[in-house]
Amino acid sequence: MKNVTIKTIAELTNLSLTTVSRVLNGTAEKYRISKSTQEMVLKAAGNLDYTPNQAAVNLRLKRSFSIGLVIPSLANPFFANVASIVSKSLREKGFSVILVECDEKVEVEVEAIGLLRSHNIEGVILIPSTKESNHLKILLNQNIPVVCIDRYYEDIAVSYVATDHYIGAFNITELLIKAGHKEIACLQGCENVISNNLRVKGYKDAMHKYNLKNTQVWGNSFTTENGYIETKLLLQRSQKVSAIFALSDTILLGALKAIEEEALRIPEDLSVVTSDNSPYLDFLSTPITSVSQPVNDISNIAIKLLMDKIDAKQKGEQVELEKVLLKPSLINRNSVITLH
Amino acid sequence: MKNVTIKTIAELTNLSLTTVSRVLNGTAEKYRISKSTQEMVLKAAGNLDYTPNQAAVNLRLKRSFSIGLVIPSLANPFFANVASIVSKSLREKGFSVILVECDEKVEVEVEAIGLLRSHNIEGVILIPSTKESNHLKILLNQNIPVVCIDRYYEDIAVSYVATDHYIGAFNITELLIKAGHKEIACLQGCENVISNNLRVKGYKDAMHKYNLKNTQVWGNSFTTENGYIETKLLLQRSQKVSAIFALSDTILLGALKAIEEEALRIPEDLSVVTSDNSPYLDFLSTPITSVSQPVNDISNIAIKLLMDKIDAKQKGEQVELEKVLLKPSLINRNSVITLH
DNA sequence: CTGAAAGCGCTAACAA
DNA sequence: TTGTTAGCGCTTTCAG
Repeated sequence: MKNVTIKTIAELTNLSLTTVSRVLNGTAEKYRISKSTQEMVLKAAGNLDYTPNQAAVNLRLKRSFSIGLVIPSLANPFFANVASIVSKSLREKGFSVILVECDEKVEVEVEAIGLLRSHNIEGVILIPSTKESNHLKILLNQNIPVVCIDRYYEDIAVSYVATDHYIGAFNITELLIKAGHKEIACLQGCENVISNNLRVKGYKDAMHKYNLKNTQVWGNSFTTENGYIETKLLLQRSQKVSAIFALSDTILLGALKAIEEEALRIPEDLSVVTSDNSPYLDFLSTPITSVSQPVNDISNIAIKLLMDKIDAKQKGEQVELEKVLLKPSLINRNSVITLH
Repeated sequence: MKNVTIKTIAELTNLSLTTVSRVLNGTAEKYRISKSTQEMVLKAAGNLDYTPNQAAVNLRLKRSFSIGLVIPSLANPFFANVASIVSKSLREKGFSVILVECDEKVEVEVEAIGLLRSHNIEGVILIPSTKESNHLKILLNQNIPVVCIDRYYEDIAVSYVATDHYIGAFNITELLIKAGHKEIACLQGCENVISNNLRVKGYKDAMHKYNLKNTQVWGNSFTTENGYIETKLLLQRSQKVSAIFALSDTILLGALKAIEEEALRIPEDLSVVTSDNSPYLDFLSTPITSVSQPVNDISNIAIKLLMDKIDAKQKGEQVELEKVLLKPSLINRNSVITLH
């Protein structure tokens, strides 16, 4: 079965390529092509299951109607959620989505940007896997719109939409302190990542504000293993903590396992708070108090910014750099005990 | 800043398009192009941040090195997991991934297939959103490889890799029955979906095997709301059940909420089992016994089948229809009480 | 209202 | 060892 192109249809209908093309891409009215001709073409196209060859269109028009979606990993429910909202929205707007998962690896992200440039993508939605920003400069030079989500750069002119990680961490730490906690451990994820570092800073600043010198930050990865190991070690040290702040829900699950193994009760023996507000937090043996990010807003604003940039580029206009920080909220679930 | 093409580089280096092209796509050795020439080209390409235009390559070679990934929704952790494994593996094999989320809607899936054909994709990994299979026939006619995951068709020659949903449901229901349960409710998801229907059948067949006439299947969607509402209603009926089988973890979370609101204890007042074995099941107030699907195996086998098909197509060979069913396992977590 | 022809960027015969 | 040229499928002047 041969490939069906406008040529096939032109031959079949005894029309020129031009006319067929015009009917098939909706400019028939503009060129005042007769109804009968239009019907002929449309019928033939329908019978033959014709689809325009995007490669050819892309080459000719220098538009791909494709957007690159670059994320660390879909295994992380927060990112998967963002990806879900973003990809649906882009589809509705007529864009295809080319997905690349970087697995938190710089090299892969660099490669991904190259791949996407090869595909002539018209824009990129990026959740960075790295602090490194050099590979993005090429996109900026080529004037390809980029919007970062959740994680971002301060050293380079890339727009972003993110939660104010700092204030979320600050607030939840303050909540612990106000409940009387003084020995609070922070279980962090990957240190190369701005969202992590801002949260750590929020934690530390809150501690300092109340003159609590004993800040302790443990761990190095957004994984359940990391949460488990660090908590295990933490609970076996002579110096005890009264509260734990997990910087992600994956870390939290590991921590919970260790806490259970040590037969400690939450919150009676240990208070615990976390960061991603996954839906299941409500149903844990003790529901866990959490920072909550406005995923929907973040995703939708990012899409809007990207679309604006693409439109502006079409019109030859210039767009400003946009930096959007959204306030997280605190979901209180009583995994924190008041000491006094 | 103008577009960099092989022409730019040819002019800059005073070489022909052909030579530049050969160096840049790795056939330099084959044509015995001198080292010095190669270096010149590579250097120029590097300086100019050259990337090959995939649209042109695609058009010329009639190969896109792109695979369509069509799934109901990334918001479902099971699908997100599959998508994650699949997309990483495809990237490593040199394929780009075009992602379409169908939101369990037939129309979107039909559109998606058209879109992917437009992009000249070389294969499709599909988790169907519908029983309808007509739109896939076009792909089959065009000899485009398709592999279904998790859900599949019996009425059409499309290869698939899935868990044996029937046996998983049968076994976990039998486990309940052997523990003495006679009134077991099944909370189902979307009725258009084979995985759901096979699970329901597994449940019913197990009930019948033990002469339990009172099969009851409630609900109609893989959502937490559905789980909540149906459980709420279930618990308020005069006729009591002693066990609930949730056909997904989203449904489970809703059920747990309702159960908690009614102040029932698991498993003392009510036994509960579920289907997706999400990582957090271990940490719920009562850890919940679950069927577990071999996500990694499913995804990797599907990729292997797809790659085989693509290779075979390149070589002009024919490939057989493959139907792979993997056995699920049972993860026992003591959310089931033994009645006697 | 319809058509002819050029060209987007790349590769592969065919030549040299 | 390198170059010339045709053509992939489509859109868009320009020309009727």
